[in-house]
Amino acid sequence: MEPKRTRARRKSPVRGSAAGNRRIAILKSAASAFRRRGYHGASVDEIASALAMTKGSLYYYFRNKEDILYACHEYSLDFLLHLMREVRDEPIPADQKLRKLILAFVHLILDELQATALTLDPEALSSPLLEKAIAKRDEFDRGMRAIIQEGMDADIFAPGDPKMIEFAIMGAVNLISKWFDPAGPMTSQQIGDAFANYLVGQLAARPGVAAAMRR
Amino acid sequence: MEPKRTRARRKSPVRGSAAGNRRIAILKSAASAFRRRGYHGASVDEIASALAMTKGSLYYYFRNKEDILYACHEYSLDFLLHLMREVRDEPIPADQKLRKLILAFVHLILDELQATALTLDPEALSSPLLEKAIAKRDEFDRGMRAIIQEGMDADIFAPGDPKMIEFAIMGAVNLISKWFDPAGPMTSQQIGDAFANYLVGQLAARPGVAAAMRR
DNA sequence: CTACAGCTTAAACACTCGTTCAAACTCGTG
DNA sequence: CACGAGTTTGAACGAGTGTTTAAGCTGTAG
Repeated sequence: MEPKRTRARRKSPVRGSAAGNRRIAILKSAASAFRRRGYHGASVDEIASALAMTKGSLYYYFRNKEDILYACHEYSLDFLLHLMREVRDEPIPADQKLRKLILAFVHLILDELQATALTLDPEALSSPLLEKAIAKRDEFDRGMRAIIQEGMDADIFAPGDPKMIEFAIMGAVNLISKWFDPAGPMTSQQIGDAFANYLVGQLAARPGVAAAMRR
Repeated sequence: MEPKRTRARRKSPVRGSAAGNRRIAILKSAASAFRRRGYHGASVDEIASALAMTKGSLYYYFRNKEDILYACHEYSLDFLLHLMREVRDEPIPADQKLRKLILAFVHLILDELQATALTLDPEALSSPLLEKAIAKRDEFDRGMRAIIQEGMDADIFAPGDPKMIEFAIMGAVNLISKWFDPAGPMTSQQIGDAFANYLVGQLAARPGVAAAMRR
């Protein structure tokens, strides 16, 4: 009795792009709610209502609330990792690599999923998912530090502790989502530029190098 | 009947320093829990248990959970505002003012209350308290921007948007609490120095000024 | 039209957690 | 010792919310 649990439990409905879009729409609504109220503060009902659905429907697309949170992280981390792998080996100086990554990060936060690896309470994830998310974030962290180190070795960045500098950059960018107001005077492009200018442009404090010829 | 509600509802027990300490101890425990799990994710029971109390006791010191959160914000914001007022008019160059404030901020986050204005979900506060917290944070923000502007006017900082730079600095420092590990290799002092060096030292990008003669 | 897969719904359940409160405890003072 | 203010407790409650489920809807293929 009982027909063997339908084998694969029902594959997540990513078949037609329609269903995929629905999943993405849920992710965006969830990310927005998580950002505003925090993971525990945002209710599943809230996420669904913003899409004119009932909360029950969400369970057709995701196993549970935690699964939604993980999907948010995976979405943005995969985006960043993809870019990181691309940029890392390009034949351009380290400051330009850093700049590209920061711009993309700001864009991701403001225009795409309003999600970040740090802001969206990853600590709410439990064991198997948490490790996966941390592993991805670690890979990104390592890439960032390698680029910073590369810039220091090439003498286009002032010496310092790459780990601390990376934390500072990630912190600055991650928290943009906390104060950004889409109705405000600045576009995401302008914010990205301003942050990149400050965070990497000024890293080149060595006299006569790079910093001068921007824009 | 009913004796007029004891006049002032029972003043918060700050009388003896013992009671005051208890309040502070609760704040520290709460700040730690809020930082780890978020405001909604941390339970009142959790905050009490860390102090070997029962959750009922907390209601002798605070009206409710939100009141505890507000006290956390007030504590750290008052600390920062006090320092800001002191530093603002000192006869030292802007970069040293900025440096002082950043160092104190890092110290506050790592050694004192593990609380910050941005990280500890201020949005969980409701109307009357939220406005008070925002007003204090705004005053601090304005002070920071004034100092940055001052440095630009004096030509010891490269030109830029003070608002964006201030957001970047606050974001970088605020998020320290998310990754800091007391058992890690760096002391809070070293972290503060590294952040100050990067965040303000690098602001001075004009050739031949300031940047050279640090340390 | 009929059948059926895909999708949505409403209601119900189980559980956690913030808050209240009357009773109990502690300890310095008279 | 007895009193009482200050402090703590444990139990109880009620509201909110994540999750399940069986039934219902919709549109497309036969």
